[in-house]
Amino acid sequence: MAGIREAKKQETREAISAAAMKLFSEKGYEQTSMEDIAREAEVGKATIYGYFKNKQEIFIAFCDEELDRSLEKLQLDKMDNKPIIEILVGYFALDFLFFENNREFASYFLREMAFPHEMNETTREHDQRYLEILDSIIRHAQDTGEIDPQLDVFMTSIHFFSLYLGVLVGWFRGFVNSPEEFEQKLTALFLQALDGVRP
Amino acid sequence: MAGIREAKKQETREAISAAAMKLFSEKGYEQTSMEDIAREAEVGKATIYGYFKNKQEIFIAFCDEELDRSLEKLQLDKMDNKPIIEILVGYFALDFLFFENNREFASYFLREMAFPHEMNETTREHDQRYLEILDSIIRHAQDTGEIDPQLDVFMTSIHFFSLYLGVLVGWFRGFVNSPEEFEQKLTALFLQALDGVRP
DNA sequence: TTAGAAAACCGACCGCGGTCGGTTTTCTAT
DNA sequence: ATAGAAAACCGACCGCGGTCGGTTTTCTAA
Repeated sequence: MAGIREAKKQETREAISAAAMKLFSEKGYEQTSMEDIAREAEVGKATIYGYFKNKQEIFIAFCDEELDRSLEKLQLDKMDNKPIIEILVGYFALDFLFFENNREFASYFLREMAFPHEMNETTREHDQRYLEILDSIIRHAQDTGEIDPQLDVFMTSIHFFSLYLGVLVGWFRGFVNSPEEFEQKLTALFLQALDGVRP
Repeated sequence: MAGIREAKKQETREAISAAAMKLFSEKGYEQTSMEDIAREAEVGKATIYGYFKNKQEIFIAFCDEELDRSLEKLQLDKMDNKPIIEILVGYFALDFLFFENNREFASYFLREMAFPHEMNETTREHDQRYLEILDSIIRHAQDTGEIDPQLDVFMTSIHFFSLYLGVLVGWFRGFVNSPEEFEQKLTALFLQALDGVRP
């Protein structure tokens, strides 16, 4: 049982993926046609659809990988005894880095992730991954006494995540123009969230 | 100077708009083709592009109108001496109502508004309108002493707006399933924002 | 009233994403 | 070794959004 089939399958998938990324990076998402990808991958156009549901999914898969790679850097030094605000900002800054480096892609990716036409497994996994990490950060801060232990962890996660989302929206608007400004704005909002906005 | 031209122009625009809305409502956005719209409006397909830049814009125009109509209800009784949280929730609830009633449309609209591929005039106007109202609400709350007058008004507006956005995202996820739940979740987050999340 | 400019209009066409039906390659069981 | 089932593969094709070039309608000014 050599598994020629499995091997070729993997190879083809890899070829398609690689071709897509090469072309997306070179010419942008819109300017790359499925036929372009097929040609570059030396594969029939219809073959691609045996591996990916549609054009967008090829691209989402790429973003996912990149983000995973980005976020691997975190994890370990997370539970430092840094103040929560630094942990949170560091976390989101890492996420943001990818968007900053791939401006054109960011809007496609965020659109699909924030307002999916339908909830599929990929999106749900994404949610899960985000929320787990936020969850653990919030719990940790509750342990160290930085955040009220009475508060619902989920709602608090959502709170900080929403602020991140808001800054991203601002970034698209041009209200935020550099990683520094991003961190600064995010920090300001997080401080508001921590201390409240009452007098 | 009868202005036959102007009159016909207006008429045609109206016909296209009406046809589009009728069909969008009946068959959904994706299922309505430009040719369908042209036929319904008794107009050549290419004519549509003299009035709207593309399919999406026809639809955005419709959403804008609807939202305007929705928000007109507000304005007047805004400066009541209700607590700020009620004013804010009331404001966003009105906005949300449209999305709730037009679930399929909401994702298209929000995608374009939150993460536009390019900033055009329409989007900027939209931003403006939102921010002006929020701005005035926040200022009012600063006057009544509900919100710290030291705080930057813009950043505080963004804060509340972000939380609204977060709940909308949750709605798409199925974490929020009714107007009641929407108001409840939004209120919870706003309370966190007002009081802070520290112990 | 009329020439000709400008605006509005339109059907034929293009390129793209995605599918269909059929062919080739690999696996499996005898 | 081989039949035939299953999986992988593919070019031709479809429907759609959007554009092009040319035609018709309206306006303007002499």
